[in-house]
Amino acid sequence: MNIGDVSKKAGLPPKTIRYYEDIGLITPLRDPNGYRSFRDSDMHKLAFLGRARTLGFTIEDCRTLLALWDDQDRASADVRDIAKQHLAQIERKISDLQDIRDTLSHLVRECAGDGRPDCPILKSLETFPE
Amino acid sequence: MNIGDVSKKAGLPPKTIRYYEDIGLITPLRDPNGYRSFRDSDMHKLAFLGRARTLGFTIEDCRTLLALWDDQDRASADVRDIAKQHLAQIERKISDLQDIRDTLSHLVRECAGDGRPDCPILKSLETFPE
DNA sequence: TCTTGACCTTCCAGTTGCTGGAACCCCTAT
DNA sequence: ATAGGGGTTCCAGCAACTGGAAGGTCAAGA
Repeated sequence: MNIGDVSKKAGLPPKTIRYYEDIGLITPLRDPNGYRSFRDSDMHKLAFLGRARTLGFTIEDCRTLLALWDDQDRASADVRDIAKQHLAQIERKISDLQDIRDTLSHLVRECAGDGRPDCPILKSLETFPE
Repeated sequence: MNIGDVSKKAGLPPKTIRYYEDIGLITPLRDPNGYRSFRDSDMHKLAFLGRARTLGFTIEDCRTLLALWDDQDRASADVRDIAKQHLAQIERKISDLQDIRDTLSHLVRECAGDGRPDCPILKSLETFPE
């Protein structure tokens, strides 16, 4: 399979796939003409990567997960640890964003949003909290 | 005021403040020795920037907001629009993260997390959803 | 057979918002 | 005189790609 087909199947842009090769996440074969030739196992890895990335794992997480995936003797606890750490990060991010949303929606509600120059949003941005 | 004092007051690292000057968000004066000399208005802008950035506005948003801030004739609707757009983005991000969290916490719950190699997390990462 | 167009290749640069480090100047106190 | 704690510039790098240029390859149609 050429990169175009793989790209469609995996839902990743060709550029991204080449980048993943650059940083050593996959190592597709090469045809005599220089084109990359993807095996099923490469396709598998790319699907794995695509999914892990949409779940927000970093590339380094992915590298570790791929290694564990390849390792028949891995302990599921290793994978679970990575996933749990990642989960904790996500929880933190969500609550940060919720705080921001609350502040901001409060400001938007307070703002008349008309032609008058008086704007509570800008006013509140002038000062740091606490 | 020198950069160190401003840094403390605004809660921004000196590097960040220099960077903000580089990209034209502020234009402090210079002392004869070459040191930056910050006026109250610079300090104000930096506080504004710090607050807007903690609220997750992009630098380009900040640039626009600063311009509106400087403009006595601005319409509060302009500011409100930016804030509302930003709010919508945040809402989207939150719900994306919540989806991810749900998927991931489901996976973590399913995973035995012991020494056995069988791991539902890796298994589920193999395939794309839908 | 030639050409067109869609592929593919590499490499270099840019994105966002800083951050680290090197090499150097300045000012005050001892 | 020197030690320290400021300050300055510039260059490089982070994550995870993305865009573009310049060129090689291949299958199909006139």
